[in-house]
Amino acid sequence: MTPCAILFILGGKMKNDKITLRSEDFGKWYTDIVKAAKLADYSSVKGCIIFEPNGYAIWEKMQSILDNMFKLSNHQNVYLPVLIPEGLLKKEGELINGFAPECAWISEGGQNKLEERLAFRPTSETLFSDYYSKTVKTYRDLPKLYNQWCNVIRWEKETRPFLRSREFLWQEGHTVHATCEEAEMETHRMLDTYKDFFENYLAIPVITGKKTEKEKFAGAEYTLTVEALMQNGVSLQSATSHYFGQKFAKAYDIKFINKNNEYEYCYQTSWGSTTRMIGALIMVHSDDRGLVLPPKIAPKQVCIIPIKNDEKLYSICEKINESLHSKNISSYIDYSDKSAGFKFAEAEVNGIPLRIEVGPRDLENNEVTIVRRDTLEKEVVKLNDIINVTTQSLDKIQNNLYEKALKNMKERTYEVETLKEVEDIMNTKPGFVNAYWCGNEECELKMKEIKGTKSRCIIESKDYEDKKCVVCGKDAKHKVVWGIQY
RNA sequence: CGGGAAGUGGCUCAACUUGGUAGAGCAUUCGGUUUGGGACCGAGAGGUUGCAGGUUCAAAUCCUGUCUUCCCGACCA
Repeated sequence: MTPCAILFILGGKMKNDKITLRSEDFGKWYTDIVKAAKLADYSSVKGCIIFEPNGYAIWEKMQSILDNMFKLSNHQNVYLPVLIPEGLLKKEGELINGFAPECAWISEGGQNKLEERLAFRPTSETLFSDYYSKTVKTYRDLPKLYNQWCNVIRWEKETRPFLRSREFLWQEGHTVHATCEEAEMETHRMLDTYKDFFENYLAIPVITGKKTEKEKFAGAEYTLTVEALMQNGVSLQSATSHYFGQKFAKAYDIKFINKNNEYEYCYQTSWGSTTRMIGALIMVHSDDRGLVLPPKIAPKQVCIIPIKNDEKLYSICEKINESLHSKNISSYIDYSDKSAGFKFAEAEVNGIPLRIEVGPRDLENNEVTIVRRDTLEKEVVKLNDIINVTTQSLDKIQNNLYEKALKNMKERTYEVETLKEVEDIMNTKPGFVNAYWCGNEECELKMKEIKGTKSRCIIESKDYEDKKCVVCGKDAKHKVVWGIQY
């Protein structure tokens, strides 16, 4: 790198909202990005954040894409209440055991103490099950494929914007089926939907697999998970899909008459993804200058910047803006009377994938300058070519971000045979560690003793036949991915 | 919930050790000159120091409690 380039980069750093370098303090860098890109702000209640316009717009974009995917697979949206009576919540023992420590309770209404406490939903399996028990009568009523977009509350001890807040926004799908085969298919189908969304829209490569008994959702037969790797090598559980079998059906008495005219408990699933995905987006793609967004998820894909406040430049900008809109590219013009440099920097901090600089110098030759956010590469483009170059560049950015993230994940994925190797990796350059496991919880706990290490998922693999557990050396039963828990 | 750090105009910080009634830069507002990598000049507005209590003639400063944030663990999306 030339001295000039170094000066250029230092010069581009935020003057006021200084962003900590990733290499210095990854956690601080993360919250700096959240603030600098105006995604969220803290509120007066611990762990409850204010979703600012830039952050909420990303969530809206995620919602619209996912919602469309769900509807294409015949799901319907519903909305159930935010409050759950204590008795209803406690009907299924495992679920309440799992969620009791983080439930928020309402014990008063107006001036009066309530006879029965109400929980603010931490998740809605119980409400859906109660509803299904009333509405499902015959196999002809099945399946029911419902989803709801809502908020939930979990009284977390340690909180972090988007990654772990006490209130968060999510989508929870709850389906009920006549056969276990169909329900299991649904569980896998939704996992694949999430994987598709992460890889093709968020540009985040993921691994998928089954959670261990210890890590599965309270009350599930099994939990499938989408796990992503952040730039610093920690892993983030990013979406989950659960198979319940008949557990909730039995606890909440959801019976239907099957084709043989017999009563049968039905089979259920649930699956969810949350505003945590915004956190994943930040930690996977962003850099020391601020947010970096994949074009397919960026609420605004192109920022058009007039270099001077000048009517002539404005009218060119407007023409460009209109032609981009006509091609379904979301763009906007920065009309503020800030200096050009300020506008460039702001577009960068906010993660706008592409910016088009429109200044008098370029216009003499009927040109504009187009700059990519991911690589900061500048390209001088003829006015006639703007649409083509923009379309192509957006594609390139989307692909480049995915490839970069995939490279990081590959570089940080290890095959190991001993516990010592795991420890060395986690302490030096953490990532996904593939290791064989006998299936005993003691060995899982032993592995967990290594600084922050936790099993991510069991990956489908049949090659463990002659392999040994990395912890105890006994015959392996599973291949498991381990990682550092965020 | 354990261990550590910090809360002072919107932001970053100073004043705290040695109590004497809050100051700077940036942002903001107005006027003007500017605009190709976070512009400049001039004028103005904005805080009683997270909150509560205590000590004192007097508290940003000392003491106690509490809340919030950040980092490291445990727990969890």
